[in-house]
Order: sequence, then structure tokens, then C-alpha cells
Amino acid sequence: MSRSNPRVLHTLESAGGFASAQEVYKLMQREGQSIGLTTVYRALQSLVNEKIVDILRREDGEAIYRLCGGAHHHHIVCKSCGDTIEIEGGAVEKWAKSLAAEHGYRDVGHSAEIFGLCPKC
Amino acid sequence: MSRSNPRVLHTLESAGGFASAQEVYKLMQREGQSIGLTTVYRALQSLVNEKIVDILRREDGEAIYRLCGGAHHHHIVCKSCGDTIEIEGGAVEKWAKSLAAEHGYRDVGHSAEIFGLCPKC
DNA sequence: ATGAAAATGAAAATCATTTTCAATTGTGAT
DNA sequence: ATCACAATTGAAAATGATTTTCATTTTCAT
Repeated sequence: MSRSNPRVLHTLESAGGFASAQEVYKLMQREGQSIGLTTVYRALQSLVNEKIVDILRREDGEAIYRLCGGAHHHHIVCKSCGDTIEIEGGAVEKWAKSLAAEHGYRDVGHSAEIFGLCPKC
Repeated sequence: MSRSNPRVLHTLESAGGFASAQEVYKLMQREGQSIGLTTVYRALQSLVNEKIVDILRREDGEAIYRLCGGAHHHHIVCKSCGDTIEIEGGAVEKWAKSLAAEHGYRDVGHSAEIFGLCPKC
């Protein structure tokens, strides 16, 4: 039942650990790998279940999969050019943890993103 | 060119200031109002442009529109039953503001959500 | 009233994602 | 090796939100 296809994981890694299912699929095609889009979706979903990969959303709603394991981090995204900076979110971790505890929530995760205009835009 | 249909705005308000386009549409139908889904989408988009409304994403990628202006707040959402609690995020505001400044970003906003299993689930 | 510009909405198009299902592959027992 | 059966695969169809098209209706200044 382990559908975490290693080729998919490897492709996600080589994409910088940050890509949508469609992007992973196209990358694999370009590399000449034979794989179906369905399988890519299933593999990514498995990786999410195994907590090897995080899922979050682009501004347009497309799901992007992020290799996790390393430090959990957040992003500042430019509204105009899309430029993204990785930031760490110690303050947010604490905030999420304490508020979740306060309300009796278990198995807690969180998402946080900052968006604005970068210095260039 | 002002497509910010007041009936749409009013419905979003009466929904607690937090709903998807589809939900706003269904609400208006139930109230017996005659409106097209397309118009709802356009009206919400206009409200976003005019910064009367914020847009963010559900976990499944559906866009939800949030009336802004009042106190900016965040949510704890139950992964299982979908129950939502509004919380305030003083810590997050500061975090976002200082990090954005640090990186030279202007016109800054942010989104942050906590998700987990509520006490009942 | 008249015409141009804006708004409307039904239907079709788009696009990511999921589901279906038949075919293929892997595995373990004999 | 061979058979039976479970897991994996992927093409095609289905789904569902959102956007686009386009013909019609409304609004409004003249």
C-alpha cells in the first residue's frame, strides 16, 4: 500500500523541494520518465500521509507540495512578481501551539504566509 | 464599472462575513434573490479589488471571501468536523510586520490558520 | 427618446484534482 | 516454474470551482 513512489520523491527534491503535482509530472516527462499524472498525485498524497511532504496552497488555489523534515518554515511572497523568501516562524509556532492547547485542539498544524510588495516592485 | 453588487456584500455580511462564492450564491437563492453565479463571482472580485473583502483559501483550495475592515482575526479549524473558532492573532501581526519590514516589503498582509482535531473529534 | 457604456447571466470552456476500471505487475504459496 | 491474489498503474471520464464568451438588458447622459 506504500505508494510513495521514490521517483516522484526524487523529482520533488530536485525541484528544490517545492512544486505542484502538475509541475512534478511535467518535470518527469521532460526527463523522459514514463509515469501517469494519476500516479504522481497518488504518490504525493502518500508522501503527505507519511508526513514526508507538506501541502500548501498557491494564491490561485493550486496545491503545492513541500518537502519537509528540515526546519518548518514560512514564506514572504511578493504579490506582484511572485518572488518568495523563506523565513522561520518561531513566534508563529508558539502562537499556534498555545492557542490550540487553550482550545483543546490536538494533532495541530498551522499555515502562515506573509504577502506584500517586494523592494523591487 | 463598479460591480460590487450591494446585495452580494450584504449576503456575505449576513453569512458572518466569511463564505465562498458558491455559498453566497446558494444563500441568495434560498432567500429568493435572483442572481447569477457569474455575477456573484464578479461582485466578490470587485470587493476584493476595492479592499472591502479579503480572499483566502480553504484547505481544499476553495476561495473564501472574508469581510475585512473590522478586527482582523484568524481561525482554528477542525480537520475532521470543520468546526471553526475565531481567534485574534496579536503575536502573528507583530511577527508579520517585523519580518516584512526586515526584508523591505511594503503593503503587507498575511494569512495564518491553525488546524487540528477539536476536543469532540 | 436615443445611443453608448456597463452590467447581467446562461452556457461553454478551463483547469486542477479525483474517480473508475481494466490491464499490468509483484508476491507468496505450492 | 506456476497459479492465485493483492497491489500498482494509468488512460479516460467525472467532478467541481472558477473564468470566459457573448447576446441581452439596464443605466444614464444627452
